[in-house]
Amino acid sequence: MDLSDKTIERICRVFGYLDVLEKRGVDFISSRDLALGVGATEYTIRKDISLLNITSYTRKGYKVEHLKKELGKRLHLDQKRKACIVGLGRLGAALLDYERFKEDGFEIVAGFDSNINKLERIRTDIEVFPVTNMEDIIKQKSIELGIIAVPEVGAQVVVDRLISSGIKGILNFSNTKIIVPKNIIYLNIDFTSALRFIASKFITQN
Amino acid sequence: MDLSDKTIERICRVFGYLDVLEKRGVDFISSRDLALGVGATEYTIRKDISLLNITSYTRKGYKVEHLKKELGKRLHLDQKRKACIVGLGRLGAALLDYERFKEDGFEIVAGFDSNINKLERIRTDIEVFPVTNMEDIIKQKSIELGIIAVPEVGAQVVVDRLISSGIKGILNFSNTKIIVPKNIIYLNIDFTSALRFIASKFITQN
DNA sequence: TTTTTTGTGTGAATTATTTCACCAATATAT
DNA sequence: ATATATTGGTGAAATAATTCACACAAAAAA
Repeated sequence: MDLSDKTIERICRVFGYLDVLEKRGVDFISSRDLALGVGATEYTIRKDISLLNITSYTRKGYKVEHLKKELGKRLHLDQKRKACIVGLGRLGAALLDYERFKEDGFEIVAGFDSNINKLERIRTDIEVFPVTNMEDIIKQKSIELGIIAVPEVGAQVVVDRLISSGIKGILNFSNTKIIVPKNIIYLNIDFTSALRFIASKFITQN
Repeated sequence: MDLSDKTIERICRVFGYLDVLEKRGVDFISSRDLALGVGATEYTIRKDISLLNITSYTRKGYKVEHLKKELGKRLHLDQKRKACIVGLGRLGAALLDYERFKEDGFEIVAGFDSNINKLERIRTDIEVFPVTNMEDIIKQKSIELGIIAVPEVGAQVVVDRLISSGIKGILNFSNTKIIVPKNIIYLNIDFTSALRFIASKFITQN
C-alpha cells in the first residue's frame, strides 16, 4: 500500500471521530457528515476510504462500526501500544496522566527523568524511573513509542537512547531539532509554531 | 499576499530555527542548511522566501538577523501577543507556566477555570480567574489568543465565549469537534491523532 | 412495483505544490 | 586580476492532491 501522509493523517482523525460516533450510538455516517466532523471535504474522505479498498455495502452511508474496524485493521490501530514519557517536568507529568491515551489504545507504562528528586516527588500511578534505566525498562516492557518532553537541550541524547533501546516511534514535544534514522517514525509537536501559525494569519485574513 | 498554509507553516518553523541560530551567534545560513534544520528541501525554502519578496544580498547564504526580521515583518511575528488558557487541569496548568511562550513572544496573561477550588489550589505567577469573568478580562487585557485545554465536553461553549469576547485565534488541545466562524483562526492539536499517525506507519514502512 | 432520491466509488480534470534547471551575482581561490 | 565555486532567485516541468462528474446501487417514497 502506498498512502500519502495526508491521507494517513486524515484517516487517523476519521478513526477518532468514528470512535466518538460509536460511543454516541450512531450507526451510519455519510461521507459528507464525516468530512464535516473532521474538517475535510466529502470527496477527499471518500477517496481516502476507497484508497484503502474499504467499501460501504449500503447507500445509507458507512456503517460506523464496520468502517472503524476496517480502518483500524488497515492502519494497525486495532492493537494496544505501549508508550513511555521521557522528561517529567510539568508537561511530561501532565502527559503521564493524560487519561485519553488509555481510552484510545495507548498505554503509558513508564516515565523517565534524570532528576531523582523529581521522581520521588511525582504523584502518579504510573511507574517512574531514572533515565539511566531507560534501555532496560523499554526492552523489558516492549515499549514501542517514546514521548519526549525534556525541557531544552538534551533531546537528541534522549532520542539516541530511545532508538538504541529499540523504540519504533517518537513523538517530540521539545522544540529542538532532532535527527532520527528513517526507519524510526518521528513527529514533532511544536506549541510555539502552532501559535505563530495562528498569529501570522491575523492580519492577512480578509 | 496569498501564501498557502503549507508555506506559512514552514516559514513559522524557519522563523523559530532562525531564532535558535541567532542565539547561537550564527551570522549566515544557506537555504540548504535552513532546509536541513526544519526538515524541508532547499527548493521549497528558497521558493517560500522568494514568495515573500525577501532577498539575500550576498552569496554566503541569508543573513540570519536580517531574514528573521523580514520574516517577522511579513508574518506579523514581530509583535508580542497576549494569550490566555482556558481549563486548568494538568495540561492547562503546565501550559500556563510553559516558559518558552514568553521567550517566543507569546505572553500568557490569564488562566480560567470553572472550578473555584482549582483556582485556589493552583501555584503560578499568572493571574487565574473563574470562567464567569472571561469576557471582561479578555476585553480588558486585550487578549488575542485563546488556548483551550478543557477536559472533554464543554469546549464549544468555551469557544463561543472566547469569540464573543473578541478573541482572534484559538489553539485547541481538547479533542472535541469545534465550530468557529471563518474569521477566527483555529488550530487543533490532537495528541492521540499524532500517536495514531506514528503507530499507523509502524508496519507499512519498509 | 415503479419512481425518485440519496450516497458511494472512481476515472478524469483541475488545482496546488514541489522539484528542477539554469542564470546571475557574489565569494573564494589561484 | 582572473578563474572557479557557491548560492540565491525564479520560470518551467513534474508530481501530488483535490475536486468534479457521473455511473451505479440501494433506500425511500409514491
